[in-house]
Amino acid sequence: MIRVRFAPSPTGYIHLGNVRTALFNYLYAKRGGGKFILRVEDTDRERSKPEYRQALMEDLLWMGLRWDEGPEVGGEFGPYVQSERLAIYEEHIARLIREGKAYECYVTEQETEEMKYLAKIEKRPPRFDNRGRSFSRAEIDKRKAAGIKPTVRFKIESPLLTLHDMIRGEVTFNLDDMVGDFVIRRADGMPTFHLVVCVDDALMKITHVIRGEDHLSNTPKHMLLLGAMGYEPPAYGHLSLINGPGGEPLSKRMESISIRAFRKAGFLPEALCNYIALLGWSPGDDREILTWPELQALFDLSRVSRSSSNYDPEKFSWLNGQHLRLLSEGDFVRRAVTFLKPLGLPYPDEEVAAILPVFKDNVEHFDQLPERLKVLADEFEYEKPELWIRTPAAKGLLEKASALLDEFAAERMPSYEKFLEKLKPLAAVKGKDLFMPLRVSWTGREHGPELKRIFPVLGAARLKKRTLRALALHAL
RNA sequence: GGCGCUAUCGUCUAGCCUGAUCUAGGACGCUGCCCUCUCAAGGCAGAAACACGGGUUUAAAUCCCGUUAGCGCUACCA
Repeated sequence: MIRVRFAPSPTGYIHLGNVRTALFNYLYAKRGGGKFILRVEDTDRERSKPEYRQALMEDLLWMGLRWDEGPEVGGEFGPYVQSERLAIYEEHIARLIREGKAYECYVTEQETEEMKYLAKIEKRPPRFDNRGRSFSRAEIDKRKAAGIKPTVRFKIESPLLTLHDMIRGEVTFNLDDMVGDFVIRRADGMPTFHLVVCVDDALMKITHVIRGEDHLSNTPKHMLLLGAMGYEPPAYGHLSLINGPGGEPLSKRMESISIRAFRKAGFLPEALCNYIALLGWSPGDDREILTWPELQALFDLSRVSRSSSNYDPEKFSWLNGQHLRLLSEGDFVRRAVTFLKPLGLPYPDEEVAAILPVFKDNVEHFDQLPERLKVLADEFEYEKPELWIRTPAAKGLLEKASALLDEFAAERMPSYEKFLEKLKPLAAVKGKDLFMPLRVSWTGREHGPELKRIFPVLGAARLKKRTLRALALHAL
């Protein structure tokens, strides 16, 4: 049974990069009939915030990534929030110390900082020299008396390691080139990421760890730690990182790439999933517009790319538009209304619902809707009235149109074609000179949706009013 | 600095493992044309890439080595 996990730290709103890791885990698990587990890594007391934890769950749910085990839903191997698992970690740390695989280290943070600084100016690798391992009893007592609280460090005994990465293949490390004994419990008593991630992956019976490439170099530490605790390491797969449009690394501080921002801008979650999946994965053929079921059926870790990619807002916007086209008219209206509701626009619901289908095939995201919905407003400024309305020809045309509209007043969905059929013989103008005065007097703008489509929705009575309003310009 | 990962159009990518089918395919964006009352949308066309240098081979985008560049790790962040 495949068990994967997504383990974010609640130190900010989750973004594209985080959620792609979550998506790939989810897809990998679901294809193999496995379980997707959510675990909250909040061992960083300073930066973790409960509101971020809440937000992260909301965002994940909005994306359609439901976890089988985790906060809220529970599960066999809980709790799933690390700050509630401190006793478990403490037990493991105590055992490692008892077995001589870790030790209390009385070297202060300031001392290690100095060591690093010295190494830097002497151009040596800034690696902890494990001095705390061999402190004498007297030295330790002296430091204790001085009020120094120890960290706990894990002893690196066998530094040569080979990792069989699911995405990158074989990667070998020599930890001696990289780090010294590393901290698994801070002086304040909190366990570190390296410790908790190993304990939890083992206890939660995680079989496959799919995470960002930023953890690739940490993996040998984790394999060692797992081994020391008597656990079998999971299979690892390291995903390349996503960068911003200019190639800059993504950061939790970048508002524009947070899932919340996309939600607010009116993007579709299935489009986001589709786009994000394409960043570092492809189905192997030319298909790009993939529905959620297609994604689930097609996803395959072996087709995941090893090189990093840049987020391209334009392509995402385009793809979202494609997903909008895929929606049925009813779904489009429902979802658009859900988006529009909180905005409190001053139009009656029925009118909004009636006009919305007009825009379905030519917007890319819901954010563009409020602007388009302005056709529902009866009061507006005219664009270039001197050109399209305040001319003798336009005056004649609009007067004819106004009179003609009365004939359609009784119809619920009047036909624009029939209207034109009757207007054309009466009009002295054609082409642009015919349509633009109508367009501008009815909507105020030179550009906008097809008149054919707005005509039946707005209705003859209302258009008559707008026509008269335009005609009134001549009286001024 | 050390260690690791990566390298195909501006961007996302297919092709690489299993060398010849690559005159390198698709998509976004860009340009032009068509459709059209306008703007979009849509359709068609075009410009645009194998980072560099060495090997191996009859043959290299594809295999090997090196260089360069980008990124990651090198924390009492995760």
